[in-house]
Amino acid sequence: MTRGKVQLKRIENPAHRQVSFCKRRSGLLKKAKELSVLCDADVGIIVFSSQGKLYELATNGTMGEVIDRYAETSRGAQIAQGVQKQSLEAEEDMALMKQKIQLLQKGLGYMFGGGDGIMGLNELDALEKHLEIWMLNIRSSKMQIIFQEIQELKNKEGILKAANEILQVKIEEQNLMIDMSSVMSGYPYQLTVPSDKFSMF
Amino acid sequence: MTRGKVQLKRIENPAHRQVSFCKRRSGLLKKAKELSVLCDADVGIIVFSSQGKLYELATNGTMGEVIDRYAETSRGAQIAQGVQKQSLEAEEDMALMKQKIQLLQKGLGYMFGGGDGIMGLNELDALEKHLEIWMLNIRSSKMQIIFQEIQELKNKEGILKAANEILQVKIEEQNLMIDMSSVMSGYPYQLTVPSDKFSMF
DNA sequence: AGCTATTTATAATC
DNA sequence: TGATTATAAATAGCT
Repeated sequence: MTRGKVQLKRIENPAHRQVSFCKRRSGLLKKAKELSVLCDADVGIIVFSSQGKLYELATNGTMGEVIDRYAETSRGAQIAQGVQKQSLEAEEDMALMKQKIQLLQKGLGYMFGGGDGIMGLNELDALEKHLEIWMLNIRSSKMQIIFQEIQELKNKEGILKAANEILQVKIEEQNLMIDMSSVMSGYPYQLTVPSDKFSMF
Repeated sequence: MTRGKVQLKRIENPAHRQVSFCKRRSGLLKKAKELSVLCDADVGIIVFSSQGKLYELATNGTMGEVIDRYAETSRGAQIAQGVQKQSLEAEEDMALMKQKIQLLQKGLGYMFGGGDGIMGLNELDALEKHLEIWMLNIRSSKMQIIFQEIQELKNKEGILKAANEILQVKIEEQNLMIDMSSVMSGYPYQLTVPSDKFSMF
């Protein structure tokens, strides 16, 4: 645009690129504001730098409102792309995240296994905590199963203890009757708990 | 901007405004494309004319992708919001995991920031194993406790089942004796299992 | 829609 | 960083 026509290709020199990004970004946002005011339009701009930093502009209201309006207007039928996200995009996201996780795992392995240890203590600490949480999440299903098993066993134990109490009571009753030398046939109570109640394995 | 400075206020003449909107809109989108190409940025633009007509540009991928990324990067969970309320938990979990990943990535980036960051496959493989071992060590104690508890419960269950069997045998013996009308005092066997053997809780 | 006279935007340079 | 400047681009007012 000045001092030499500009080539429509990525600026290779990172410093130059950064400077241009700064200038052009502010120019773009300025133009957007002008468009909005002069022509009574509603503009939303989202910019991600090559480093992933976010810059945004919503000339009227918030970006959220712009996005909502966009979602309505654009694909009124395809309501809520967000809702679709649960099915399709969510899976893609999960796959991507898993890939990222794998990469991180490898990187961390490198870090802890023999890295040069450039990281500060605090950073390592934070990383370790997050990794721990992540691991917890990963094996939550296993833990759930284990705890379920424990609960089951506890329940079985309760049943057995109750059965034992009943049996002991019955025996005491019988002992008492035996001591009293009163012999009875056709004893009215069932003395044993049905064995099928204990077939747990 | 030309043939007279422009006033930064709404153009009242509707025809003029419409023309300016057209020109400036295309200019804005052009600038956005240039910014994207020259500076390796990712730009999304949404424009609503005063009549409500939608114009959009996504320099990389689709507008939906830009919006999703925006939602993730900014506190976007809030923004994707209006469109969807269900599966909020899952989304939050995803967001949290992504945050964690970002942190880990940041840490790794810091760590490898100076170097070339290229790890050989064999290297990565070996180091991944180190990480795995590390993780196993971290949670071994918890697992040990859990399995201990399970084993204990199983042992208790075995004891109780055995006690039950004994008790039932004794009762049958007693019933048999009762039926035979042979009354005996000073019964030779202890019929009940000491109750302290079952005080497990 | 084209066409210019200008204003703006901005790459290179300091 | 920030300011300057020489130029390329954008565009308001006309046709």
